[in-house]
Amino acid sequence: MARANLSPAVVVAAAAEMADRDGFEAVTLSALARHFGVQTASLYSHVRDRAALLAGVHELAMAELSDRIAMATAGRSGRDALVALAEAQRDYARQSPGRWTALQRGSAPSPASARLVSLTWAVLRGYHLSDDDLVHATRLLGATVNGWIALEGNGFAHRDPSPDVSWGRALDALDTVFHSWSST
Amino acid sequence: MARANLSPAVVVAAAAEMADRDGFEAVTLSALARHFGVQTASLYSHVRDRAALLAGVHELAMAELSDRIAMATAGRSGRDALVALAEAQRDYARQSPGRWTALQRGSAPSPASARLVSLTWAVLRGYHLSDDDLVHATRLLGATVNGWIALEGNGFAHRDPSPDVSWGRALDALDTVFHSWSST
DNA sequence: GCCCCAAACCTAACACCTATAGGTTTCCAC
DNA sequence: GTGGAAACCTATAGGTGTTAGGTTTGGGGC
Repeated sequence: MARANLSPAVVVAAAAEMADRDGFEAVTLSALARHFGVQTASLYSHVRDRAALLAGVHELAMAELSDRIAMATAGRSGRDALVALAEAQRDYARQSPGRWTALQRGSAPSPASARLVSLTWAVLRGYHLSDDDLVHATRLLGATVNGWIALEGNGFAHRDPSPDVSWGRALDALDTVFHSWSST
Repeated sequence: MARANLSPAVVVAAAAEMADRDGFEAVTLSALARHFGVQTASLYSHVRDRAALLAGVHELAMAELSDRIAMATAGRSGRDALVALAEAQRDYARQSPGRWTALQRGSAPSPASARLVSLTWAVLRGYHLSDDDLVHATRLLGATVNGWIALEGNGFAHRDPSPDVSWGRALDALDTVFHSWSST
């Protein structure tokens, strides 16, 4: 029984790849075991249980996403930063649908999720919001972007105008709202 | 073997109740069979497979929700109608979390989902939007409300200001945006 | 190289799930 | 009472997650 040289990180990474390739629901301990050529029970040396595996995928995805957002928003402010933040999330969801679903299904606090909140606050900094309005804005922005991505994933009815245009209008709307909330 | 007097509607209704009581993931054909005191295989006389069962729950929930929204928005216009539409959905999600999850997980077109779109359009009628903007607004409203409910379900960080206040501010923002898009 | 030990693997078993095929029972119409 | 369809059951197959205990591997110390 040669060793497959597994580790928690290797198992979680493979689960994330599998989620994107085969869909979130296809990620099972059994499927991963087949992928690595070991018995299902062997994976318990590396992950406590299925929930811990999925939490690992969530954490990996959150780290990747916050990196993506940091890159996209660096050097931008105001509306440009807002658009970059939103686009980064939409792009990530499209390119990594399985990882995105893992993010939606889990909610563990992590350094990366705190980082995401900080990045959001940084983007909103350009609007000079009061402390309270900053929280309102963070919630509204998160809700709108996440809700959009979820609805879009289900496929907006295929009608004009194109969802890309609607998306642009939605972001413009958010920009306008945050400006109107500005305390300066 | 006395008959349990099952029918597709009875099975789907029990699944919906079970989803709200025990959680969406707890709804299995096995669990339903135990609930009715029959063997699991017997349920296949009434539902084609698990997916069809969950589609039934989705359809039932969509019908209930659109009824709720119709009642809540009747006789209201403008901002009041908008708030009523949004509140009806948020209330429904809170009172019937399992049903709500069934709605998020499925996307089958049905008479009730078409009705929901019509109700949304009726609510937005008060804003006198162009045809294109009506679609943009429908998408933005759906995304914001659904995204909010999803994030709230995961539990906004427990901090001031309260999520209820943020919710009110979010609806105000939507109202303002739709007014600004008005073609009259 | 040998020995020891911990970790990584396997086997066996169990409980649970979905779904099919074929058999049995119930109920209703005639 | 009879016939037939539908509702039920049994048996089975294939799949999932998990635990307990056994076996093998690899690395460190001597």
